[in-house]
Amino acid sequence: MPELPEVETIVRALTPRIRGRHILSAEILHQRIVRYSKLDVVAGITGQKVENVRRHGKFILIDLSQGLLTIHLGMTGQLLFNTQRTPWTRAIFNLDDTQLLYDDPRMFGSIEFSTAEYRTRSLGPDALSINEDVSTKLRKRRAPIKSLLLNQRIFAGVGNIYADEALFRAGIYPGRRADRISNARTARLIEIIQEVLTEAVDYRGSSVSDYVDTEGRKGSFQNRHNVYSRDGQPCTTCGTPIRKTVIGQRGTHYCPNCQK
DNA sequence: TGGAATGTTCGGCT
DNA sequence: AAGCCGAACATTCC
Repeated sequence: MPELPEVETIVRALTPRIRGRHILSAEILHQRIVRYSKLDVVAGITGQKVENVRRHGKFILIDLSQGLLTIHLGMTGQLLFNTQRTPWTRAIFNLDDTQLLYDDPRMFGSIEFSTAEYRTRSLGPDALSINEDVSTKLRKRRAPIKSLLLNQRIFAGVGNIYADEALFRAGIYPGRRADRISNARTARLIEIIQEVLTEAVDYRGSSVSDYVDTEGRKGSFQNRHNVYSRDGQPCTTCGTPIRKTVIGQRGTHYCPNCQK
């Protein structure tokens, strides 16, 4: 569910409500959610003060007075303030005056405590701060361009929705080998990716199935999608029906006329 | 009922 | 050795 724009929206909502507050207590309701944490999460964060909230790609980084809480929402993770516990609540954080719940039915998400930043070390630069270097890197690869946009080691933050939307705007067929796209077009794609992500942040992300922010509010960028989840519907540019196929094991939406 | 779902990681092959 | 691909993870929803 959450890609860069959705995670950014959550971080912006989270920051003013938890920065400067203390984590009085915490509870992990399902051990799977802390499977990557080398240190005990509850022991690590209890009593700590929240110094800052950041984001790298799709990871939420919460700096504590001592250590770091790293949260990834996976496919179905949600952080919610002051809501009722559900059967899918996996963690509870009690702060000075608020309660934050982590809900995640599918449990692809994760919560980790560490003394230093290590989880995001293998990620490439955040998608909102990329440049020509990334373009150069992409042009050496033979994989389909879409697969590379989803590869968080090259740059981090783009998921299935924004990969499809960016490739549509760039007029590039998602299955095209990266090394067969011209230098100019690859450079333009990098710019377009950042434009799409920035616009999506402005619209508070895309709520395709069940994405909501920390207050339960939906985003509205889904109303501006050109291709994602629009298979069979006319292309906004040429009217040709949008097609859906599978590329790199992921559902992929594109206009067969506009994207070559 | 089977298939697909907005993500990441791991193992195997080239 | 690096890159590419498919499988696996767990659950809900259509």
